[in-house]
Amino acid sequence: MAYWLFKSEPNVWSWENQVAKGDAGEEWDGVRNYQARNFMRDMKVGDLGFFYHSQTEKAVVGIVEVIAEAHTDSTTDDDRWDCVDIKAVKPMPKPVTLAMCKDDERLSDMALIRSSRLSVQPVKDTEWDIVCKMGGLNVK
DNA sequence: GCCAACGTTGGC
DNA sequence: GCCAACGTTGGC
Repeated sequence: MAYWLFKSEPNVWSWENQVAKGDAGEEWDGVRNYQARNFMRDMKVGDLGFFYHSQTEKAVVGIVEVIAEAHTDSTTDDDRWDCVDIKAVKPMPKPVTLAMCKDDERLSDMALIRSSRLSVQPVKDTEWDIVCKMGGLNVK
């Protein structure tokens, strides 16, 4: 199983919006970047991801799960763009901010820090565990 | 609101 | 196929 990170501007699509969709989940649409799309094509049902609020909050605020593999993005006619469906799993007891990640040397290689503009990113197992712990979640 | 980083587009 | 111009993103 792989781990990912989904970035969203909270005033466009927030964690609260995602939670409101419940187990039915929602398309992660609107991605118009090849790298991000390719990562989504690699995703499998059951993969987990961080839900990250950019701009105002700059923090990981929750955990999501992939519930449908890549399919055509319904918001465009352009067949280059695929997206997956995700659902909210649980909120972070404590949001993990970008500043906290930057302060932790073990996370210096994270895509979140290295390529801040990428909206869908892979997360390493070790990074996943560290961020979960910082957020007050017990993993494994 | 600014600006750096970076991806995309289009002319050649 | 290169590269300049341009647009967008996101941190500050």
